[in-house]
Amino acid sequence: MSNDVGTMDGSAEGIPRIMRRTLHDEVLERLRDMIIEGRLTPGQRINEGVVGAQLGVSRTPLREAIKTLASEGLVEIQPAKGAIVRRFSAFDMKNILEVLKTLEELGGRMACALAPDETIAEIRGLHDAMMRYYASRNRLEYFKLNQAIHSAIVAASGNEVLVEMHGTLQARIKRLRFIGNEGEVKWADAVAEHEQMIEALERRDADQLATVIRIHMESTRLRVHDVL
Amino acid sequence: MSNDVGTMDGSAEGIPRIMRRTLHDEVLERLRDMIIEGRLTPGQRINEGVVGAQLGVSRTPLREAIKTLASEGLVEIQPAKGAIVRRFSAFDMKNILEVLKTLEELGGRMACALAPDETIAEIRGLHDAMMRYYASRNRLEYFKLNQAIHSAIVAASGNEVLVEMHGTLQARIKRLRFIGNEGEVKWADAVAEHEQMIEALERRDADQLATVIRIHMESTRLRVHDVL
DNA sequence: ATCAAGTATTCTGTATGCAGCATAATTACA
DNA sequence: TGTAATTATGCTGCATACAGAATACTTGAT
Repeated sequence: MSNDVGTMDGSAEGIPRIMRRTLHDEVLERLRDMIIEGRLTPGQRINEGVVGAQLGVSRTPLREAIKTLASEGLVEIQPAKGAIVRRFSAFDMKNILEVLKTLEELGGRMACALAPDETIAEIRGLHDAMMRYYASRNRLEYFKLNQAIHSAIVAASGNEVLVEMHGTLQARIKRLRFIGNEGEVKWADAVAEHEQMIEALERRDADQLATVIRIHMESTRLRVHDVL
Repeated sequence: MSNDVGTMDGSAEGIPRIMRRTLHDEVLERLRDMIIEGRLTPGQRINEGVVGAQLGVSRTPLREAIKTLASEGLVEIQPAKGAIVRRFSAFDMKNILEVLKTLEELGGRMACALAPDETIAEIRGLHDAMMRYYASRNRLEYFKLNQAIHSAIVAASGNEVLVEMHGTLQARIKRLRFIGNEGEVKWADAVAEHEQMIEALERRDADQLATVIRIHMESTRLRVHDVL
């Protein structure tokens, strides 16, 4: 009565059933990637004909995906003119990071309070893997794990809504964050902060973790600031 | 360079230019209202043909609007089956209010710190108007102003991103909140809490405001809980 | 009478077509 | 030669058409 999804479908424990994927879902992911990878640059117009042809899809599912992207704040729709990839100002960045900071702080505190040891161990695993990529200066893989760790901490809170909100905001600044981490010194700083985060989490020291996250987000803002 | 919107358009100070409205925008609002007003109940399937006919619109803009609603979390899309109005469990409510609490707390603190006196006065105006509706037991208008006050406080933070996130979450529980406020006692409690909020805001007592908001959100959770 | 299989119908997902707006191109004129 | 007006092109917004899936219905057998 509460939710009939998942009651009578044949999916056993943990085994995800074959997800029927629609075109607009597929397109949505591709577009997100294109924006994050910089193949669609801020301010650039998304020509439905062109992009549709590139992806081998008609305009209909493409338009639906664009609507979703607009709702996520990654693109801006100007009626009768088209959709353009959203450009974020320094002010926007500040606002986003302010909220992101608050959300991660909440996530971190909750994770300290009620995440199972196993989950924390997994996050430590991600961190160690990330450090190996740092040692070999593999920026792309480092970056991916970096994002994954932040997401994992928030996910460890057990609050799906928090995860969702955090995810959309993180997506907005993903690209800038990637660019912003260039430079050896900045990178080293970020790594040091991450080290502290993991340690606080393992000690389940919520206040300490929150503090480190605050610092980390603030320095992220500075790292990203000159990239605009 | 930051944002070219608003630089060369012919809109004078404060005078909003004629907004071209697209059908899917219009439909989007209407659907939101239908959900909040309970004309579309949780679990109910949205038949594109039927609803499209009701609104006098073809399926295309309707589908686009539904995609946006799904992104906002008000609707769930099951491929090849259709969209259903999302049903929130008590656990969902808890999660939503947890995040909402955090966001409003942040908004409140920022508002105390940097909202102009004038803005705070306007919020006081909303509050007083709300109290008049309470005195005359006009539940609908009371409710609208209640929501408006929460939004206004967050808006007074000056953080657009915060406003946006708050808005989407608020939309999810709008209906439940409306139903939950039935009963004289609960209502009186909510009013008392609001009174304290306004006073704290006027004193720019950020800590106090945050505390009251925490309490208010917690009692909101209780008020809403039995409605499921 | 109950259940299974097969058929029919309804609805979603996607493609295409058309009208209207926005912008680019072209021409006329100073 | 520069600018204004006009035409032309391109693209978006919306509607419709079609194919495939899901559900409802019917029929037959046990």
